[in-house]
Amino acid sequence: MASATAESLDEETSTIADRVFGQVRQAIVEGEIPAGSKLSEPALAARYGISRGPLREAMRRLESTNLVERRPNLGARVITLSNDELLEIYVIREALEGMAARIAAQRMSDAAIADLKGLLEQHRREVARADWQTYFQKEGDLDFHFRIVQGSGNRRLIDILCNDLYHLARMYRCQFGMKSDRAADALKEHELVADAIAERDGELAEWLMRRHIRASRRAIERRLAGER
Amino acid sequence: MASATAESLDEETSTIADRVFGQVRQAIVEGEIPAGSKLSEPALAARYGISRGPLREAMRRLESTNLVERRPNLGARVITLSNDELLEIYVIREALEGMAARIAAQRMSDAAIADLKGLLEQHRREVARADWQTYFQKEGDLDFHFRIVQGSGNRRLIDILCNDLYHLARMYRCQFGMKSDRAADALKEHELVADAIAERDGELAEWLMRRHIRASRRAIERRLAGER
DNA sequence: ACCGGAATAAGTGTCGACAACTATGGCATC
DNA sequence: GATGCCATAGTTGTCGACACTTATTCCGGT
Repeated sequence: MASATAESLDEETSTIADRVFGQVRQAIVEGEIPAGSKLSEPALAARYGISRGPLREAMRRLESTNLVERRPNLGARVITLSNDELLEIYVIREALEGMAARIAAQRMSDAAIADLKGLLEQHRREVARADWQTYFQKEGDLDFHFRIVQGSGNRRLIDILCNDLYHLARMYRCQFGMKSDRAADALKEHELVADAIAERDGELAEWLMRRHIRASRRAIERRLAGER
Repeated sequence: MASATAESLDEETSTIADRVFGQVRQAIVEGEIPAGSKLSEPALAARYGISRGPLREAMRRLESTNLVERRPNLGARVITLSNDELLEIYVIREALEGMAARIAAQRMSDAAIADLKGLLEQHRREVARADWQTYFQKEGDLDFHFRIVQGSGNRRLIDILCNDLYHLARMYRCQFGMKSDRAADALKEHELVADAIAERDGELAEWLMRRHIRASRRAIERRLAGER
């Protein structure tokens, strides 16, 4: 539900390769197929009841989305997201979503902005109900970011974030259950961004969004440092 | 030569699909396969002397890099980069390369910075020799951007820019021969960015890089407006 | 002459089988 | 007992053939 991608793969797509691409991606993201595990073509083909041809096409797409690593004649493995790579993603998100917020402040419709504020209202109630675990774990966070990116109207920007980076972020959350204490802070930062967009202040919206993502990255850095 | 990608596909790669992926990509980028043309699987397979299996895998990769559009049961076509999509790419480059310049100012080695300055020195001589066509047409421009991005050390950032966006930029240049009169301006802007990086001023480097790419985008906007 | 529909052709999607390469295990040798 | 080599099994890479969908063409009807 929260994982609304640009394309709609959820239902029955016309080609098997596309459908199984989405299925394997979901299995990887949700941890059903553990990170770092080898992806045997015969095994996967049998699991999804298809031949190796379409499966290999799906693997090629997974390779392009950087969810699996493939080495010729050796096979494919699910990536193991190292700490550095995770932080790299946040750097890119800071740049890209900052720009998205700037443009969204110019281009988002009043109705979309109202919707966005409604979403934040709902999030505020959830946080107040003290079950703020849901805010992060149910990925309401990504929902917010998703709408801003959509609001930019830049198709390629939407594509990069929604089809690549967000899946990696979700994969990370499913692996290490997000027990962040940043829920309240993050919500407040979201509201600031939304306000800037509502006031059509692109410059401020970008600045706030970048600050927000940087803060998330720092929280992760702290957690990673504390774990060892 | 200027098209040094992250992976080295130029030589003989172990798998056919990877090799023909690079070949078709080059053919598309350089205009050998015209934009908007249909890509028939049997025809391409015959042209490269391979079977349709590996070819389809290559097409899947081309689809992921957004160089071809594919619709189920209908086949694949080379994308036709509309004016809007071209401008969208510059927006993303502004965000991403700005961030790259910021990080490069922190992480680039002194030797790499010296190399960068040497490259600009060479470009200055070319521009002075009045054959400044070469500066843009021979893609010295992309060379500069390429080094900055490399200097960021962010692998995913490098991947997005070098394997997706730069090929699209090159494709655009091959289609509409770049007759820009911005060569001198662009070179000066490049030098300012390099100076900021040499002084390890990340904030300034990002600001200058964004301003530079925005100026390039505006030049294209003007050209597009003047053409109709 | 124009329109609609069926037959045909072309192209995409899928499959099973063969070839090439890599990894694992056993055997002989030092 | 350890090491290097060979055989074997398993996996990946590639191919050709078949099924199904889409486009084209030709024919008959109005």
